[in-house]
Amino acid sequence: MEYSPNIIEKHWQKYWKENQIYKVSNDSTKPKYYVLDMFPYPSGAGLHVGHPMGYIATDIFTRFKRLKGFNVLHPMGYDAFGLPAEQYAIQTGVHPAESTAANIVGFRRQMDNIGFSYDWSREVNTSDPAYYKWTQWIFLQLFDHYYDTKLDKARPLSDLISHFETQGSSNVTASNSFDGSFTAEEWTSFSAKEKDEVLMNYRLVYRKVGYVNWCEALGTVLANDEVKDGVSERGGYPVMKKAMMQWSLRTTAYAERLLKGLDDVEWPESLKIMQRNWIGRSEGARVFFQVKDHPNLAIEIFTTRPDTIFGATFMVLAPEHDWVERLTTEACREGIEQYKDYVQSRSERERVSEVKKVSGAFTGAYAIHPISGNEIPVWISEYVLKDYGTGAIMAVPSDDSRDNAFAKHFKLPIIEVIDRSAFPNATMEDKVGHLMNSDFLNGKNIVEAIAAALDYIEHNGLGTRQVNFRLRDANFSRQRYWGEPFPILYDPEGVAHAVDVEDLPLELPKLDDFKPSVDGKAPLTKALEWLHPIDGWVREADTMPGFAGSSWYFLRYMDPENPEAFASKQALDYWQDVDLYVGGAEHAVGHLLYSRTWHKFLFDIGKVPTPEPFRKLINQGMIQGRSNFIYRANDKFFMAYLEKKVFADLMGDIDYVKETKSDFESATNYDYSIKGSNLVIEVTSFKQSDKIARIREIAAANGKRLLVIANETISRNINNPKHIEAIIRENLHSSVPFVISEYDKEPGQLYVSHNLTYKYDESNFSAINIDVNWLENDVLDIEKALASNMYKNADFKLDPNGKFTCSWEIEKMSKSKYNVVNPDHVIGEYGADCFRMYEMFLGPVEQSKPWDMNGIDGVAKFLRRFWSLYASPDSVLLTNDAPAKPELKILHTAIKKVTEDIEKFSFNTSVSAFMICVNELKKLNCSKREILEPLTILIAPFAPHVSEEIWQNILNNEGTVFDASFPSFDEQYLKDDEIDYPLCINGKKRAIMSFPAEENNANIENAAKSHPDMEKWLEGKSIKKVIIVPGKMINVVA
RNA sequence: GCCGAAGUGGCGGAAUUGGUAGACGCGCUGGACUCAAAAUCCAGUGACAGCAAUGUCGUGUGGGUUCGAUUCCCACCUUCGGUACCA
Repeated sequence: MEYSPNIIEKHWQKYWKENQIYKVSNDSTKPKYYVLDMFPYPSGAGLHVGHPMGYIATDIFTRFKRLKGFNVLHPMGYDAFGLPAEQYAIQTGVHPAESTAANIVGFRRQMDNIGFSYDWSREVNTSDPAYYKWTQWIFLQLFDHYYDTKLDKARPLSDLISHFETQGSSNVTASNSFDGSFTAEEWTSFSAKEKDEVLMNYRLVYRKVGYVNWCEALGTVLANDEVKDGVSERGGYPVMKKAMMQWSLRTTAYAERLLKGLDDVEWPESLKIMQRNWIGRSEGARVFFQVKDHPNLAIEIFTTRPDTIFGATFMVLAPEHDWVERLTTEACREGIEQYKDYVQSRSERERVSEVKKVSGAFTGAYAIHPISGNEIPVWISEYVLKDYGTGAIMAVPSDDSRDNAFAKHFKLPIIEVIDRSAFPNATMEDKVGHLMNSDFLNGKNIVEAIAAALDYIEHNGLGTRQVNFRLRDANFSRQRYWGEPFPILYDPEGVAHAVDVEDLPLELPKLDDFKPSVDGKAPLTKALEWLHPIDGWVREADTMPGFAGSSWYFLRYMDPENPEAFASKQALDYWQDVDLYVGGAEHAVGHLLYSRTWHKFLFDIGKVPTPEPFRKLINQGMIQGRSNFIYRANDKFFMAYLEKKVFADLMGDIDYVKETKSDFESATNYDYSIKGSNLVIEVTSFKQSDKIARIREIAAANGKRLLVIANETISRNINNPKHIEAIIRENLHSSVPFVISEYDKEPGQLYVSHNLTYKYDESNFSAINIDVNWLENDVLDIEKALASNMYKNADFKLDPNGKFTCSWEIEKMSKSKYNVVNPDHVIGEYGADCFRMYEMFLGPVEQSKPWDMNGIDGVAKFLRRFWSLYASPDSVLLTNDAPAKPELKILHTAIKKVTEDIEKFSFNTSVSAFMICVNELKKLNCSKREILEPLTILIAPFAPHVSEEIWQNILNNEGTVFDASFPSFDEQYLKDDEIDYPLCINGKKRAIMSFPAEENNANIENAAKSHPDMEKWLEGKSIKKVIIVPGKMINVVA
């Protein structure tokens, strides 16, 4: 029996499908286990070999858990709303739903090819109205709730309204953005519009002014991704910040719980740190600074260093701060306006990261220092952001590096307030030293001073203690078509009303033109009938962001078809939460924070049973591309070649002069003249006819005969420099005034291999990405290249061994770099089992690594060897003989290693363990059923197809191998009688000594000391002590 | 800039809690089988010196702790991810 992966893999994929082997029930007596992959955006490019790495790992884990007796949920679906489909629609007119559906078909086909154990009956698609109905439903719940900071949970907005009706705004404990107060009577007398405006400051989704990247020239709002260096990526047009009314998600309400919840989940510490830093909890004080000549204005700042308040010599507001307008004096207005124009052109990233660039403008206003009473100037600068803290800071140039740079640049005073003389290496931001120049704080250390300053500030009514978060409320509006429509209607007053839950889903209207409308308004404003369902009323025309649908999809998998709820209580109670979540670290603070927020909200309103969605999480690395390069010869190369290969190697008998040319002359003078002859030579492309004509005139004027050697001639004769020699010799002493060498009418470029670039100056070549699918072991298959459009006329200069070798580099896997490898191709050649195992064999799942086909033959060879234990080409080899002790040891070593490796997600080492196991069994020619049957189950999670084939057709078992149970190892087979100890002298290994496993330390020490070579190793020193680590090593210290 | 991760032979990587650095695989070299090729099998393969035994060096760089450091500590360099509208 031959091992034919392509036949058996298709066969068993069909069998699994027909017998619904991977269908998962919500009703089982087995313990549950939920394994989840971060779901993909179905891009038009399809899956490349990087995508399935995590999926293969979870598939292995899923099958392993199943073999261990769990009811395992392992679903897959599509994050199907997104910008690429919309851009494609704008370019081609193809509706995003259409292109997305087509892309999903492609993804699905590619995934099926790999043999995953997904329960496809649970597939979800965020752009399906039956799905986004529930995204909209959750949005409406958020809209109808506020966050009670005392109970620390979300509560219905109606509770808050009752409170307003009885007590007004006093005693409200809620996350809010409300600025002001009102009584119960005032509340009752408010108009609907006024009430709506107040409530917006409390809802968990609410409207506020946000800033977008506005590109006037393109007439559209751009994603940060589409902006490069302050201009649009497409077209390079200027991009400005533009204020727009936007929906926001009040993530800050959950900041504290998002932080605390991290203690309860099993995530990589680095990821928790990233989330903690992103949330950025800091304790400090809000302090009010009165403004001179503005009795009703007090600038609110937040500081984590109230101890340095005496060092505050100026204030800085964000240029967008509401009060900049009012504070600016006439004399300063022009400067402020100019500066604001400049800031509008700057991205937030640039503003924060370009720390060396100092800029700002003076408003003309002065604030009163709340303690010293000094007047300090109020400036604006881009390094203060509107959404961070209060959008205003007290600047302490002695203890903050950006304030310091600002003060130095604008020659503002600096008062040292921390004496760091006891800590000579301390930097400005280190919290060490004692206070000085600070009135009542003098002499205190920083911790004492912070406490004292806080007390003072509170007692004197200058401000209050406050906990602040770096985390900001998430912008929830997109001026796009391809996203969930908001189920919101505005009445003629502009009051936002929720669409009735019975009317969900609110479907996207059909559109033909997906471009944004005037002023960057969302494309949906063009769907007039949809937009105005009732006279005078208007729908929200923005759509939700990508993270809306992806913030709760893992819940839908539990009960994907339910029309009554996003998932039934029964399903939620059974599956609870995700036990293992695998995905890229690029989602560390985006998706993972948003889904935790949504989940906590759903927990608060009693819809999910757990406060955290993802119990354990593993970050997978990215698969990088491995690009190959060929080198295109440029004009300089042909001259270099002529000098080296023809003049130097073959024509030592003649003298030539290389005409020196300035750049200006290069087009008007020939390259070489030959001494003792009136011949001059020009090397150039025959296509440069103007240039040749000019040089011909010059040569004639100088009384010279001109020989033009076409680049194309050299290119075609690159391995035959004698041909070029012959051309020159033929013309040396003739009388023909002008000769041009023969050339092909349809010449191509000359490309040289990497090896050749060593022999010439690198400026003779440009490196070009070449399709990696045309190479094997970095050797280019010339036939494949010549068969392509791009290289059909190309000349390739081969190495002396007849090969064309390319250089390589690790880059991002992308179409433009021609380094994308499609899993289908790999599977076509090697089979899915081999592909799966090779992806795992490449390295640890958590690490990023380059895709490189060079090692896959080893895995293919392994699978053939594995198969050859069971069957030869003409017969089954299996025997029922009793296994010998060494065979059992080999098997149980593998079981132990593989089990431990799977549990810690170390699949590359388990593949190695399989290789070792098979190599050793092969050496013993072991074909015993008692060894090979457990081995089949052991390898089944990794190579499901070949295992199923062996299980059913060679081992002749009934039913799928995935209903078997995973073998367990027996320690008794693993024990060694003898242990080899390395003998080290001062930590350096010198010899190996063998001892019985149970040997005592004294005997080992004596044996070591009396080693015949000991004297030589000691080099005259005496033994100080001997360290023996039982079972590990012996170290003699001299 | 800030936050996080990674750096070990020609290449991907291994090394359990601080204990034999380079498992396993690719590639390369030599050999067997074959008319030949493919496939398969055997041996070798970190660098340097040496016929060899063996010795010296060696885990991004520089320091430190330790009997012993790829592993722990300090400083730095390079690459990758994120940086709030790519997903």
